Amino acid sequence: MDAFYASVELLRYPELRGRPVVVGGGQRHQPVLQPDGSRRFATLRDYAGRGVITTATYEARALGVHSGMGLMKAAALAPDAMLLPTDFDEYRRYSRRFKEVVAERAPSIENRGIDEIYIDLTEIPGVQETSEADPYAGVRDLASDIKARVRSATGLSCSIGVTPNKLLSKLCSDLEKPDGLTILTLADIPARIWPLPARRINGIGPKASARLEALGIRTIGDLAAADPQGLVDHFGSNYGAWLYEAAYGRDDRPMMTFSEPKSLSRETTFEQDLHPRHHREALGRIFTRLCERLAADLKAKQYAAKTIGVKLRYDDFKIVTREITLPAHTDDADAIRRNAGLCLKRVPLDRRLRLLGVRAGTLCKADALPASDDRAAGNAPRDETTLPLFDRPTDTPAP
DNA sequence: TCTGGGGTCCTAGGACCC
DNA sequence: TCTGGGGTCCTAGGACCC
Repeated sequence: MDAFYASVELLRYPELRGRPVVVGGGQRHQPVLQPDGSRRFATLRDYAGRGVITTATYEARALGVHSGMGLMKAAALAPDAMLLPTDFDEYRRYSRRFKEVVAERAPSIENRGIDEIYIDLTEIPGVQETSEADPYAGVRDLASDIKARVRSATGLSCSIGVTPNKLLSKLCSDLEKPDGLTILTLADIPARIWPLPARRINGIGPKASARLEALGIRTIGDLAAADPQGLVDHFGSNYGAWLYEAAYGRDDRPMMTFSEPKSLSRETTFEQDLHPRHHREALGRIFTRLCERLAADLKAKQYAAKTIGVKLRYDDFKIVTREITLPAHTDDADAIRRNAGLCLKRVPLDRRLRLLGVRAGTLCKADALPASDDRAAGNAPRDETTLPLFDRPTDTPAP
């Protein structure tokens, strides 16, 4: 989907269409209805805090702001850009809607988050049809139809890349954004893919692209021309070999139409850095709240976790994590808080904290658990919750 | 003007087991 | 006298993605 969050907001506030708009940064900046019926919006100039841009309209991007950028920094570049708070519930509704209409034409769908999917078009009737003028007439019509359905169901535009595999489709869906439709075969790779920066490949991030650059490898073509053994020497056998294959557009990953979550987490960045001793009470409240929300998430999704972990970001941005594996799965807020507390005790608490997070890992579906599993990890009745960790009532036989 | 929140996957060392 | 080979689980950190 094109500039998804911002585009959804423009459906609500059409008067902002054509203007630079960014979405991000907490709930403090709700538009206010004026006596004359118009709405008053916050601008980036008004913003103070630690938020980042989650999505910027193309008009805002033209001013140099982009997702991930701190709002304070963005305000320096585009002080008059409109600022809207994020509304994930609304974006999830639109996400569901666009995926539903795609599924009407092409049921094999792999989710890639709220605003992206892979679609397998291989088996769709008519997809192989050709015409004199266009050898890809069949698939072009199909992709156009999918775009039209998405637009009519949601009012939103999307961009599609039609290629032999997921790697190339992800790359190509970006080539003609917004509202793009790009069809590409392996034969097109030298002309259309090799001139692109290596960084455009999904899986080559800031670190890898900087290291490639240091080796004189800037474009995907440079990567394709590189010595594969040299790549393996520099990046390891796995990643090095993958880099080389990716440069030729080779990718045999299958569609994953279903997947179980591996972990759930909750984290928060404080408005001001908090010191573990000086702000002990505030941190304790935040910590408990995170554990409660995580437990609620687990219950809502009907999962239980066997590992509980914490994440801290210090004022210098260094991150530490600690985790503990439980004797049995749990979705209980008290048990999560207790075990996360044990993790915290293993972390240096000598400087201010910027972020605190709690994570539940090694998940399993709650209904797949043996009934006894509930108990041991701490989902105990109230009168047992004061027992020391991992302790059990004396009448319970040890395993 | 310091940089969100929610995820996945990979690596690597150590414990422990057969 | 100097020490196997393979497997799994646990933990911490880091790169990357949406």
